[in-house]
Amino acid sequence: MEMEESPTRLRGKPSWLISKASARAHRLIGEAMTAAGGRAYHFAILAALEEFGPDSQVRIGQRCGIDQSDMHAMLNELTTQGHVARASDPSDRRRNLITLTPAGRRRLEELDRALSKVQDDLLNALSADERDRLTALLTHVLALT
Amino acid sequence: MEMEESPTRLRGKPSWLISKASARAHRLIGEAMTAAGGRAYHFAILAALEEFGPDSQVRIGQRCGIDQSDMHAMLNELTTQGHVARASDPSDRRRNLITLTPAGRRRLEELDRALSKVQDDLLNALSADERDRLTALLTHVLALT
DNA sequence: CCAATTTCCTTGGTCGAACCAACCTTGGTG
DNA sequence: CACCAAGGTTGGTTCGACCAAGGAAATTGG
Repeated sequence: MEMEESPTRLRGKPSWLISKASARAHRLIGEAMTAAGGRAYHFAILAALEEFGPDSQVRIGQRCGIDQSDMHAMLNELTTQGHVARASDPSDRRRNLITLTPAGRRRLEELDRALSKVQDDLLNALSADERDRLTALLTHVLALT
Repeated sequence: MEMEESPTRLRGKPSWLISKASARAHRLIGEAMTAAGGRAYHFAILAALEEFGPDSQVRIGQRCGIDQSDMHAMLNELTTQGHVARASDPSDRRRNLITLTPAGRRRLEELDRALSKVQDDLLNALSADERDRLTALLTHVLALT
């Protein structure tokens, strides 16, 4: 991982910087999540349920940017862990209504703490102000309102 | 890719924003590179050769953050394309001295143009100033000098 | 009220990037 | 000379991101 001086042309491409930063984040998250016995996707799903309430699999997936088939696998894990309940919606029997369990709510806080630590680690070279600016710029790039 | 309103907890995690931005960049680069019949790795390797001159496979890999075994495959592609020459270094016969060919130099410019366009596409929501600030912040995060 | 279409979930894949381990040849060192 | 380190090659694994087909249930339109 030692990065000898990298080519100027490369360092000048934001896409390369983003990709490298993402790789670093991915590795840190991987370590934190295996330590916690979870996944980043779990956090995303639990967060969506907490904020928006019970919902169908597709809508949760749209909110978090997770594919339907991946949602399926993630919800299998979360239900066997008891963090989420999957019941077919009586008002539309195509849907599975996913609800957050009390254990899931606690799990969310647990994963949130772990991931917040990862942010500190990832961005330890930046001041609080710079972190805010980076967050704002990336939010703008992704056009999230 | 339609992103319905995403959970606040998620949007607040820079690692998530970086990962999503990286996914977008990755897709755009994929399109641009298949159109050009190349890869992002090719660009990185050619850029390293142009800036630092002929070198061994490992050192190029260290500069670009590419694994040895991946370097092997990439150099196979680049040599059959005639963009790079691989010759065993007479002064150390363990090494392969990789050199940039004239065609490789032209190829570098070609890929640079394609990737510069990708940056424009990826960051079209940002002003030139904001792009510079984002680049500076990410460079700082990655501790590149 | 029936037919066609759409939605949601499930299943079973593919693909590429990142990474790892073992091995061989060659170079350097005690 | 014996031993270890470095460069390269080969052959893998893993994981996230994605795609396609199909079944069940709802909706729409004639």
